[in-house]
Amino acid sequence: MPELAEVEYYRRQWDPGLGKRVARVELHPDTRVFRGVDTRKLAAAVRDQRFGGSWARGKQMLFRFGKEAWVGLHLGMTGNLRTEALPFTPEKHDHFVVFFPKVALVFRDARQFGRVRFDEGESEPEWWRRIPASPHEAAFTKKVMADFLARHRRLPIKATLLLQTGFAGVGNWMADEILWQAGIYPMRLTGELTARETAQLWRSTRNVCRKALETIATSFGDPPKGWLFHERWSRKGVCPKHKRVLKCATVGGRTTVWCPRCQR
DNA sequence: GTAAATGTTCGGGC
DNA sequence: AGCCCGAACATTTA
Repeated sequence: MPELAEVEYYRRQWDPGLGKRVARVELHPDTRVFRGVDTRKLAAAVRDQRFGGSWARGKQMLFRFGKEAWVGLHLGMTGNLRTEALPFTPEKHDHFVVFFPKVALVFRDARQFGRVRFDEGESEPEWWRRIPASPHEAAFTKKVMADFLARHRRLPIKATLLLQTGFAGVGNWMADEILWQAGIYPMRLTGELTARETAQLWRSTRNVCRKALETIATSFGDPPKGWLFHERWSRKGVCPKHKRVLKCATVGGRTTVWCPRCQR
């Protein structure tokens, strides 16, 4: 489920624990979400610490406990975060639960494509610092985007939009939305976009990211009326502009929906 | 029973 | 070395 705006929404779902002291941690150590992590160390480092802050960058989240415990979360395909009142008993897919005196913060992920990271140190972990600016931020300039496109000239543009090293936070539905709003055919090779299309792509990318954050990040509301979003889930969807039946195919390994009239 | 699902990561080929 | 593709990961839902 989670792309840029949904990730920001879920990050906020743990806010009720901010400033409070952790009582204990419950986790499922043998699940895939903890790959590469020493879960005993993680649980011990977080226990008794104060939940000091949280951040989101692209599809990654970072949570700080005490002075030097950092927990990173990625929601994968099916992850989500929520707060539960006590008493609370974790269910089958609640792989990571942080208990406070009155609430529990829960990370659930049925498919386990998500991931929990753990780092210790005074400053933010290295992997976090390497995440590039998301399209809604000022640092995502047209030049930054164009330079990134130039490094992936043989990829279909749809696949390029999915690369987190250049479009941090953009996922499958956002990529389709961006290309539809920009009027660009998803199979077009990245290196074949004209200067005009590149400029339009940049505008649409920023627009989709910003509007998605406005509508989804605080209330999990629907994206604006008239967006492809509302049509792309059902086979039988039509273009919001003139009702042509949408096309559907696999591009860059993912289901891709587009309007054959608007996007060539 | 089968296919598909809002995401990464790895290995192999070029 | 860098780029690109396809398979793999684990589970639920249509």
